[in-house]
Amino acid sequence: NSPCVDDIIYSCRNSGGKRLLMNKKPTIRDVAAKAGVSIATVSKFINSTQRFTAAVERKIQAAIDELAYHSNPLARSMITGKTGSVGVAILDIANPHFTSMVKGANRVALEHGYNLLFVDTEENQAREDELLGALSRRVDGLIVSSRMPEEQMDRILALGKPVVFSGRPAPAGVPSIGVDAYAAAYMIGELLVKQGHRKIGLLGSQPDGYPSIRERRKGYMRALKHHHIHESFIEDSPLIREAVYDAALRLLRRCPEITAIFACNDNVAVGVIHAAHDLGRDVPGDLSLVGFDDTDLASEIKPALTTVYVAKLLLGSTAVRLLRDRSEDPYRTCITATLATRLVIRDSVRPLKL
Amino acid sequence: NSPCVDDIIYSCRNSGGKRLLMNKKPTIRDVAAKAGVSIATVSKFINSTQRFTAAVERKIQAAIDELAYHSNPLARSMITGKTGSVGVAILDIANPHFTSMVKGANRVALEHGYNLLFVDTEENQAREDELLGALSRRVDGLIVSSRMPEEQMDRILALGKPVVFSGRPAPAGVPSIGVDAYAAAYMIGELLVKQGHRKIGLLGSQPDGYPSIRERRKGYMRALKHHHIHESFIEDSPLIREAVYDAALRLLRRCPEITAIFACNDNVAVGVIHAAHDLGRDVPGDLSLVGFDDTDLASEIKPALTTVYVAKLLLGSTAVRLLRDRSEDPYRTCITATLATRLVIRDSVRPLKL
DNA sequence: GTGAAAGCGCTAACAC
DNA sequence: GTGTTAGCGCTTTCAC
Repeated sequence: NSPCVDDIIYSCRNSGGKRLLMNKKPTIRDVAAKAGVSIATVSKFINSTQRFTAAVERKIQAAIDELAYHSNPLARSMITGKTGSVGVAILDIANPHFTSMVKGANRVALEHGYNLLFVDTEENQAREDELLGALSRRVDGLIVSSRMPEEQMDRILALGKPVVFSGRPAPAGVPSIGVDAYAAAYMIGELLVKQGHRKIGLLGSQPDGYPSIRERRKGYMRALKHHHIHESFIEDSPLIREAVYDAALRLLRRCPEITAIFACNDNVAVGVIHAAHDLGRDVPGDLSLVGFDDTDLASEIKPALTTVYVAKLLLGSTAVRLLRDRSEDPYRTCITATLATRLVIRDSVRPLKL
Repeated sequence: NSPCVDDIIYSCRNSGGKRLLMNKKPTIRDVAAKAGVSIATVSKFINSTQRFTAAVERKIQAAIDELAYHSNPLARSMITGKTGSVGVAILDIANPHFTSMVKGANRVALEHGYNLLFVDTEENQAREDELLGALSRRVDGLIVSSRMPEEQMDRILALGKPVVFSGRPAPAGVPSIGVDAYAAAYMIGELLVKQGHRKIGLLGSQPDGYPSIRERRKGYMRALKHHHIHESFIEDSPLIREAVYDAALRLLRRCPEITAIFACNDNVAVGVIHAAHDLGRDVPGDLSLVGFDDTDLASEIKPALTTVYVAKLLLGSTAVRLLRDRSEDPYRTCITATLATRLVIRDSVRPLKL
């Protein structure tokens, strides 16, 4: 998997390295000296905390331009305690769920004059600690998606920054955002039952995994129970491509009688499609299938997937708003935002023919 | 498109806000006082720049633990000039190309004890300037993907940090990484010609867009020219879903005689599949199709896409390596790393039947 | 209006 | 081994 060096062609080119002799960056002192004023004056001018006579302002501006001066945000932050950035910790930057969320967050961050800094924790607990530590001191607030157990969430709170948790219940007093996965999964269970399915498989439920996945399982089970269906066909699986395919194969072999499957996300559903195909079963002909997330794949693949749409942009933008509200008034009533979802009906579910 | 507020259920919960009364964070002085030593001693202990008698070390450690002291990286950075982070500016975090690259970068950054901070510039020039400015002062080096015109790249260099450019030629003396898109596109042109195609469409070429897209066009055109094919059927298009579909429709209507299309990336190719389908043309039956990038979609969609694989992880990891090399020795010969590519033959290309 | 002075939390010489 | 001292680049009272 790790590619060999031959894959890279290195071409060198010698480079009059002069442009590297970076003369030390100008400081506020240099500007003050050049403009013939005090550093305090320059400071106030830069931060527009005070106006000065036109002549003075002109001189300062000229000095700034001439020296191409940019104030050092580190020094400023050290004093003011504000950084103008918010940090976002995500579990996996390659997951479209998170990238969409980031898009939404970016947008309102921009509106509020914040910049977003991300770290990708890669679902690695140790790495997460370290990255969060590094990040937390460089930002005014944190938005974190984490799988860490509840007990350890205190460590994040101990960082001393306002935090919004994403995609999971937060400890009391801490704002969070999430999706109403329970309700969505309930809808799915109901949909399948209404279509006449009785023997329904659940794939990738991962009881010890993401809280959101657990909710999906719960909501789904609840729907079945409401309709007096007590037989369940469950196959757990890590949410990785190959694993999912294998699990689908296992489920389909073990319980050939099932007529429908609820895959706990779209990627899992794709694995089911492949496994079903390889087993000679037709989706949706003799196997109905529902996913979750409504990724790009869901609409492109054949058959187009019936799935659950989640307003991921909204997830991100709401997180930033919550954070800002919290920063402005730490004693504000704490909010948990739960996003509604929508069933997206496509081609992968068919009524069970008797 | 912008979702209405009803989509969110806000639930409040009052929260004994006590845990918010964050007592000021302890400083190195507090630790020194509590341990009964000087701050210099504490500093050296923390940074492991010097050993002390066991007794002293124990006292310091105890004080640190007791106060839950964490050193302030801002203050440290201000003095040392090092931050321990590298910044990555990407054009679009939702683009799998970039997220894969980030994965690769993250991995070697970890090895070298760096943390990665990302910003998503969203292809917005003004935003890019601002974000890069904010980021540059918080990191030791920058990896930037940018579409900014060559003249403006000096602004990035002026930030005074080591930079490696990604996905585009860099100014002399600045390292960069990229893909040999020219060669890959040449291979594609050749493949199509060898399969007997003579009237080939090129879609989404965007002459003023990404350098990489330009290279694809050039390499492709070159291959055709080598084979004495001078007729070209080109349709430009922004690389956005809807636009791509429309452009594909236009191309197919304007030049119904074409028997193959080189779509300048996989997403464009998906648009072509849809447009072709809606026009009653079968891929690959009477229209061959090639994409570029080998995204997930390429292997999942029907027909599976013949495309070009790019070692994106390698792109990221190489970028970090280049940056580290450069930081260690700014006068080192500058390197341009060009990644090789591979054709991935799937089902979307068929020899032209005469 | 403008500037002098006192730090923010920390590191790095250099003494002892 | 340990402490003293002088800042890093900037903001912020508080005088003038």
